[in-house]
Amino acid sequence: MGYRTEQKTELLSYLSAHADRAFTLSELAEKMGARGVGKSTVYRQVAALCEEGAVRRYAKEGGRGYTYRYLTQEDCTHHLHLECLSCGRVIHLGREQSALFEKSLRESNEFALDDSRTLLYGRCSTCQKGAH
Amino acid sequence: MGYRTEQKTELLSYLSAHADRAFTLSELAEKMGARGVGKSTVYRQVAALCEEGAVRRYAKEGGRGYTYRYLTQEDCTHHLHLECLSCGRVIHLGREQSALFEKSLRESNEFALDDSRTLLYGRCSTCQKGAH
DNA sequence: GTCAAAATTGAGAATTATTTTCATTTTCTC
DNA sequence: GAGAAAATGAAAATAATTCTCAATTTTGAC
Repeated sequence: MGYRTEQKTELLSYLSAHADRAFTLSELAEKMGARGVGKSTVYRQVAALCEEGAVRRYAKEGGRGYTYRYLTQEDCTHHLHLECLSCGRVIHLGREQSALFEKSLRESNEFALDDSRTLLYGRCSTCQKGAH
Repeated sequence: MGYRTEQKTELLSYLSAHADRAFTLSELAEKMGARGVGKSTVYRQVAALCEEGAVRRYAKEGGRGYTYRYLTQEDCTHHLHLECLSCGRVIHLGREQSALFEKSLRESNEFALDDSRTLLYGRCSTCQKGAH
């Protein structure tokens, strides 16, 4: 359970280079196909990375059709993420601020927020200025 | 563009009676099938209701597979929603509190939160006590 | 009521993302 | 190297959703 293969290396390298955006598996599979990594492998490896916590699965918003988004995690625990609906960029919210949100929800509704499952949607500063 | 039909009436009545939970279209289509409303009609009508704002589409979290969740809207503007990952119940967050969150994100990250697109995931008080 | 136009319906076909299958290839250990 | 375990990928299988189009229903005018 853990052989080093060209395909995994290629995949990890790609993910690490694109950690600032969420992606769908079909997008990624297509990109990786051009680099000699098969579709099944992409789906399987990303699923495994999710288990390990190296990649996180989020529900997709906006757009049509179905599919999840995945986001490479580089020390992404204990804080929330914002995703811009226009450009797709992911912004990491500060830990203190995330904790405040969590605390607020706990006190008001006895609700235990799961920051690893939650993604906040909106528009980033750049896209608010643009004509989107 | 707006003929009254039995199927629409049946659908609206069902949605109104189940406004406290998010649903997937395939679930709903199955339920409505038993009540004499075809699959195509369910998909089409819910899409229309989304346009009108009577139903809101959310990204699904948890579980496997793909598909969105939909939530019947009964005065659901200007506030955020919490969905329990265990029981699926949707909790409406107060307006003031929602506004505080939005303000906080705007000030810290110049991020314009879209509360109609965002769903916060976690565990409700009941499910925290249970053995989930 | 009757009619025609416009909208709606639903059965089934088509799409599309994802998952599974399984024969083949690769990696690791000794 | 040899053999066992793991990984790969092409193609088939699934499953949710969307599309197609002939048949039906609704509405408004008469």
